[in-house]
Amino acid sequence: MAVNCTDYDFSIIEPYWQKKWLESKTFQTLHDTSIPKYYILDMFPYPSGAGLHIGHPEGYTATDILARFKKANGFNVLHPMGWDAFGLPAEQYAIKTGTHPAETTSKNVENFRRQIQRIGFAIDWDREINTTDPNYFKWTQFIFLELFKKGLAYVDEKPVWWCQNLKAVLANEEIVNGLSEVGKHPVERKNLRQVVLKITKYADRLLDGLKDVDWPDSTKRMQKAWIGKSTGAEVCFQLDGFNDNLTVFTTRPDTLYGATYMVVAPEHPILDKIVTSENKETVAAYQELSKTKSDLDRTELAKEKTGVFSGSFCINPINGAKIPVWIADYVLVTYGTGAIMSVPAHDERDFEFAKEFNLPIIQVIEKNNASHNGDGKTKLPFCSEGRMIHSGDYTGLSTKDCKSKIIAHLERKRIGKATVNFKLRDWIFSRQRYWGEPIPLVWVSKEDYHETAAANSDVAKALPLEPIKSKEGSETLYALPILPKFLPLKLPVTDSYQPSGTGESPLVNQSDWLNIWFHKITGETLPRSIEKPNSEWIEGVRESNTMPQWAGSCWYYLRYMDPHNDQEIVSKEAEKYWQNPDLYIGGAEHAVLHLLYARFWHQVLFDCGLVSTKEPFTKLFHQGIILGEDGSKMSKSVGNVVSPDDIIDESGADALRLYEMFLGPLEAMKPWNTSGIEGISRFLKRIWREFIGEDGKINSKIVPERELEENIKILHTTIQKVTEDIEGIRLNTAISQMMIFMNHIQKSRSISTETAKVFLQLLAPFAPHIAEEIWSRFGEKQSITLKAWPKFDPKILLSKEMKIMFQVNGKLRGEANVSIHISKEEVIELAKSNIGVLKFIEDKRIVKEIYVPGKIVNIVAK
RNA sequence: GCCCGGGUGGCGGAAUGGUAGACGCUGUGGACUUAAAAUCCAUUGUCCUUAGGACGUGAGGGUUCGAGUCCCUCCCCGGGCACCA
Repeated sequence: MAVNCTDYDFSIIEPYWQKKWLESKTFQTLHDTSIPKYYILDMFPYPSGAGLHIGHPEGYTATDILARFKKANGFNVLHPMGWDAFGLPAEQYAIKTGTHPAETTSKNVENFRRQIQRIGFAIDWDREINTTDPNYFKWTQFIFLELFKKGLAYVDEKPVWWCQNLKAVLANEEIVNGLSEVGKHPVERKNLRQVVLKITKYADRLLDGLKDVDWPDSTKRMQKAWIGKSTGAEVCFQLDGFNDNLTVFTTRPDTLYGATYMVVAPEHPILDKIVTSENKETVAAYQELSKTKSDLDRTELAKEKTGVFSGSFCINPINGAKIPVWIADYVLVTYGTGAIMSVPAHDERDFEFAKEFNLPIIQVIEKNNASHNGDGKTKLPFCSEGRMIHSGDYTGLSTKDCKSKIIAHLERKRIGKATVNFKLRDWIFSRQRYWGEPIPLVWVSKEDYHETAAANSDVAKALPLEPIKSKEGSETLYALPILPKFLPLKLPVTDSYQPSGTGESPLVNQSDWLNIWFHKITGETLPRSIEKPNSEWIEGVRESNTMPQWAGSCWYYLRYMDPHNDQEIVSKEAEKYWQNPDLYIGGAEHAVLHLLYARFWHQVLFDCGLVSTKEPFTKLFHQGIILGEDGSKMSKSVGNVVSPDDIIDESGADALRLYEMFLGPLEAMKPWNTSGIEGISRFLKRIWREFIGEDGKINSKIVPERELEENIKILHTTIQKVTEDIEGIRLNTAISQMMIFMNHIQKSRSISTETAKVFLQLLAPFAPHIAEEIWSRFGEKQSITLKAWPKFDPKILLSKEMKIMFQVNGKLRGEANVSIHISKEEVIELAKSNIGVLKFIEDKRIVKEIYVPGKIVNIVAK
């Protein structure tokens, strides 16, 4: 049944069909695994209080078009939606107003769902997920326990942003221009206790896996750079007068003869030992200085090299040279060994430093084609490949050969070895926040831990090989897991979300929740406020940190496959059938973190046997940002934000969908233009008028007769173009083609019912409401989305004639319609007799005649 | 600084090395109307007075019968990285 308006009244048509689809579960994903599957996923949104932004429906519309298209092509489509709902804003709002974040979150989710449903997406809402739902985060916690068991979690002091005035740890986004966003207070890097995940253990696999995924090159490159693998060697330098070595990492062991001094990071532990007494003061002052340097200082003042001398020396293992050990903050303690051998002749930074402090520079490489006649001198620093000089036995070798020979030599002498280093750091997984998944760990004493671990129990089986320890003041505590069967571990209900003031989570103040009795065999827990039942219960303190927002989004694509399963994260059957998303669309801003973390978890889950695929996202596409009408980024403060609700009120959801796709290529960054939507509205109204008469019934122009030949041809061209453009995600040009079709059909005196209905099918993924409405007025009882996608007939697309352009010297001078069977000689003769062409070849000698079949004739004349 | 992506009418954009500017917006003229809206028709890169022609895809070179498209140099815009040895 259709609605009964005679005009194109989207305000009646659209809600009607949205309700109908929802009620008849039109877009319910089937459980039939005999049908080929298509899983298409959007990066799920954070349901902010501001509501949907015009950028959200861009990606969602694109996936919706693909989803509807695939459904029409016989696939069992999974196109879900959910909420990444833990996170800072709800917590900040709670601190200000006392409203529980869960309340804020559910209100925002309601609003987001309402707004998304107004756009008419083909989403199976029975599969909606929410990361803050205990039935969801139970499994987030479960996965954490798998990481724990595999020894991939540990506790360590890690630098985080700390604000002394707010007495709180801040996230990057809470810091604006080096000051806290709230109150504009100074912030500093401070080492605080953190739960960390060993993503670095997967560095090589995360790198290798990129070979197998169909992702934008730029994103692969970014991940590659982030992982930052570099191969080189570790070399031991004997410290002169000490029994210790200073080990450095270098990618250029070939330049060993050119090492003229050493540099260690200010935080390097060896300094306590090797700084000579007369240098102690200066070194200490320098260490203090670099501590207070924020990242901002480090980058902005970057090029100015600073450093101090330690007073000690190293022996270069290759030539016995005695070289000084310096301290400088251009060497990072977190990378490699925190120390380098400095080769100023062949490294830009070392060169600058050597210039600054007048240290010797020894050239050991020259350009391959360097002339020995004086003027072909190699300009220093010279950082590329070449031929070795001043390098003892290695002189004359290529840098490449020299590299492997020196490494072999060092390995033989046991003073060095080939190694690999990564830029990737372990992942700080804890947040000192309330509104996140509690980390399901309990901290107990060493004695209790060992007793627990020694038993033959479920708890003991869930432990890692090496205990996870945490230093708490003078005491070292050991981590026990909350067993999966006791999950979810929910947040305690409270009305205080204020930071603890100590840099710990607000949860440290929830003593009832925090302090527990832990049963060392069964893993059960009881609040410590009750009396200890018996000796099998041990004293425990819950981990008070919560998980970062990334946690919930690391595996949500798996949950959609089987969202109500309370036994497993996803059933084996569902996982085997759905595998992973066939297409994943989301912003390029997640190119590194989300996509890297999710890949890491997926690889761990693969190792656990919980998923069968090696990579979570085989095909990835980034939609571009939609800018404000002024060409700048949409923001509240600029006041150029466009709300989808307003557009739908004025022009309808179909117009919004079409216009967002018509704006330009999906991947491009493009400005919004409110007047541009007029063209789309006209297009929709024109469709309505062509298809629906003034009485609201199918237009009398549409007749159940054989189609006119010229209409058949444009129809098949359109089927082909739209089909291929959807497959290639070129949705803007697909819409152009549909407009061309309508412009043509409008001039035709009649249209066959068949043509009209096929066009509606092509339109349906883009503008589903109007298509469904007109479809039903044709008397169709079933949804248009259930109708098989039309096929084009290549035979119809073949013409008897073709248009050939005539050029003289590459310039267009004429054209002609010719038979497709015309010979080269005939067409060239035709060209030469063309009036336009004739004028330009008359007094000239023809040098060359080119015919590109079906396209062009070019006469070259002098 | 390094690594990417991009630069086409007044605007958004379209063009497997072969008709540059599809499609849409805007503007202009016209039809319908008492009038307006809506709709429809024509026109809309620049220059030359027109027929017709010249020029034209950030700038300059090059390859080619032919370049928006390929190569080199440079300029501008956007994104990423930021002393990673």
